[in-house]
Amino acid sequence: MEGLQGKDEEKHTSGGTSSDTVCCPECGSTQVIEDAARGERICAGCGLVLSDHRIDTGAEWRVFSHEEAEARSRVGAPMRYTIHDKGLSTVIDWRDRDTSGRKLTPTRRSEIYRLRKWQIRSRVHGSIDRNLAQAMSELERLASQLSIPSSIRELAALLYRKSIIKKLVRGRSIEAMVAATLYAACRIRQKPRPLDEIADASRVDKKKLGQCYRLLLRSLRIKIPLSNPIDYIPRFASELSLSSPVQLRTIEILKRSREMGLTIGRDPLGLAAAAIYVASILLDERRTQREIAEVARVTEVTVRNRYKEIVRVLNIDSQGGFGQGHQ
DNA sequence: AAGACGAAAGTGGTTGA
DNA sequence: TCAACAACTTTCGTCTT
Repeated sequence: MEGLQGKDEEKHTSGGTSSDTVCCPECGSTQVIEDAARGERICAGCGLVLSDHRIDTGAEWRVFSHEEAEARSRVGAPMRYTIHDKGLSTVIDWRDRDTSGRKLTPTRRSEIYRLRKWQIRSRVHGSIDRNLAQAMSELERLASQLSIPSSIRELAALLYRKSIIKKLVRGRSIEAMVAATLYAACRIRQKPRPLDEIADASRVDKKKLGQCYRLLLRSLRIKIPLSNPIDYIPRFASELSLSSPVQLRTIEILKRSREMGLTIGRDPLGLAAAAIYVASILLDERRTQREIAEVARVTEVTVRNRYKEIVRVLNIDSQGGFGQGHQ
């Protein structure tokens, strides 16, 4: 059981990050040819086989429509990281009937009863599994409360598995670690949520959450770039029910702000909020500083400060245009 | 009266000795 | 490990719409 888990993690580590920048030990070339048919990777420089027996995870047939893709799916349920046993274990039904629906004989029945008991024990009693089972239900709760899509949940679950293997959870609360992985997953997928929002939804305080998050980045060696204010815009705009022109203008403002060096060292949330504020005024869909500050989870003061800087540096006048040119 | 503005003091995190 | 520091928050009084 333990062995299997380890292997799976490895396989998926390289999958998402595309960190395949191997160089050939013979000639140092970084050009690699993938020979999917043979399952080999070959150096383009000298022809050395770098690795073989790769598993082709793709389909071995082509499909031409969605229905066809559905129909040709491989057997079984998809493997999922949010289920603590990855959805792969066999479940013994609680009904005392066999596959054809007949009632079981008393001896057979007690046998099944025993099997069922041991199955449950073995599933939930390993310390890792028990932890995971608890963590996954917490993850599910947290994610659905924040309405985070399942693809991000899966990523969070994967991160959590890794952190268990690295023994990061020991001595820390499961909740805090789960929240941290979820926060990280959101940022990796460029759908960042404010730290406060996740802290509020879980019972973890912001400080602990931040600590766990940083630990996660350090020990799992993941690099997550600073969150981009633009990533917040669609969500904030919809919460403020602002039209899409306002969103576009906001993004434009943010891009220009970045060019002008306004963004360095600044809280992305504050920037996003201020840019929305400016755009909402320019396009006559005014929202108050308070409203915007609330959805962005910063204070009005911060919105004001960023707003003043944006207006000053980008030469925006009250007429609605950008003052092009002279700075 | 609500919103916007600005000053001043407080807070938590980062940096460099 | 500690102090300095920048960014942000809290609080509050004043001005504007």
